[in-house]
Amino acid sequence: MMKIGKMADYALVITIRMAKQPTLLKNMEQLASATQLPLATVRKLMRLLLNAGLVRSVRGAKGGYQLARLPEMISVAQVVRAVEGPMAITECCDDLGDCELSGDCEVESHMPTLNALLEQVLAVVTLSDLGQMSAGVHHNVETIVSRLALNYIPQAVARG
Amino acid sequence: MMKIGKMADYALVITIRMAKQPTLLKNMEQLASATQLPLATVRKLMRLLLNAGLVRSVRGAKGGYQLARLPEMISVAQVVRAVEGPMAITECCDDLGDCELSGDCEVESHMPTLNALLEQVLAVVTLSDLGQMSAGVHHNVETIVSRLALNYIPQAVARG
DNA sequence: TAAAATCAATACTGATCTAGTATTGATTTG
DNA sequence: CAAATCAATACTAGATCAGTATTGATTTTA
Repeated sequence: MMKIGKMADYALVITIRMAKQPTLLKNMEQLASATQLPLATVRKLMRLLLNAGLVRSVRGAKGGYQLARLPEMISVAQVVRAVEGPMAITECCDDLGDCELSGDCEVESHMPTLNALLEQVLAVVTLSDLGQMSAGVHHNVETIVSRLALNYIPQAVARG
Repeated sequence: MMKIGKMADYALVITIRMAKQPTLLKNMEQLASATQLPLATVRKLMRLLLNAGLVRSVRGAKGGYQLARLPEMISVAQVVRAVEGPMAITECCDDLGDCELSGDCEVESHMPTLNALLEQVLAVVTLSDLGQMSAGVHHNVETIVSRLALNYIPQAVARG
């Protein structure tokens, strides 16, 4: 349940790869072979990442791509949003909001809240987090939860 | 980004509706008209919810459906899982795991962690939460975050 | 016991979405 | 000017998904 599209997944693979050597300029072929993704797919994704301002490009011979910020300053939410647009777990969270039930629907007001919650979670996980997570899953989740807590229940964490 | 399928959305609409009168037995036609959903769709969903043990059914005339537990004891994660199967934000989180990159992939070990995190979030939000959320989004998110914190950083919350 | 009401299960279809591809154009370097 | 590289658009085939139709099983009630 609740999938992220393959393209967004690939975008994470690419950006995490770039995060390993943030200063290096890599062209599309290098990125494609490093990630085992089709060149055409990489092309499409780099444009989206560029438009979102997450990577910088240098044109011409010897050109290539680079992360626009440090990996710690790029969230999973930003990468996924760059590829898939604004987060909307259901139609009624979408700006277009062409759900016929509108007005009559009883969850109308609730889903956006759930949406905001999930978005917050993805917003506090960065590329460098993803690059490091591996061993104790529980420990990692704990780290992220404390960040959320810092944002939402400061008094509790300040004492902890 | 990150959508929940319409069917899962509908399942939430239905169960939240049922949660309003947990003791009442409702037949499919009543559920369909109450939620404005097509009868055939409701049929399909009720079977899934039944198989998952989230609702109880009474056959024959005067039969119908009822939540199997109190709304506070049914999480959003359970409802969505009943309709869409195990949560897997990307293919590599799936049990089938037929991602060709396996072994070579650098995010392989990270995505399941992210997956687990999001699953935890949906697991602490219940039907009665959704039924009440509405006004201050920030306040609601705060409530959920404290529950997460309770599970993962007990010492911080115990003092808060 | 027969008929009506209701849930149970399966199979089918049409539309939408999405991944993936091909092609052509623009910019920079040397 | 030629080679390398990024930029942008348009197209296609396949998969997924919502939605529908149909037939069968079970219980009540008159």
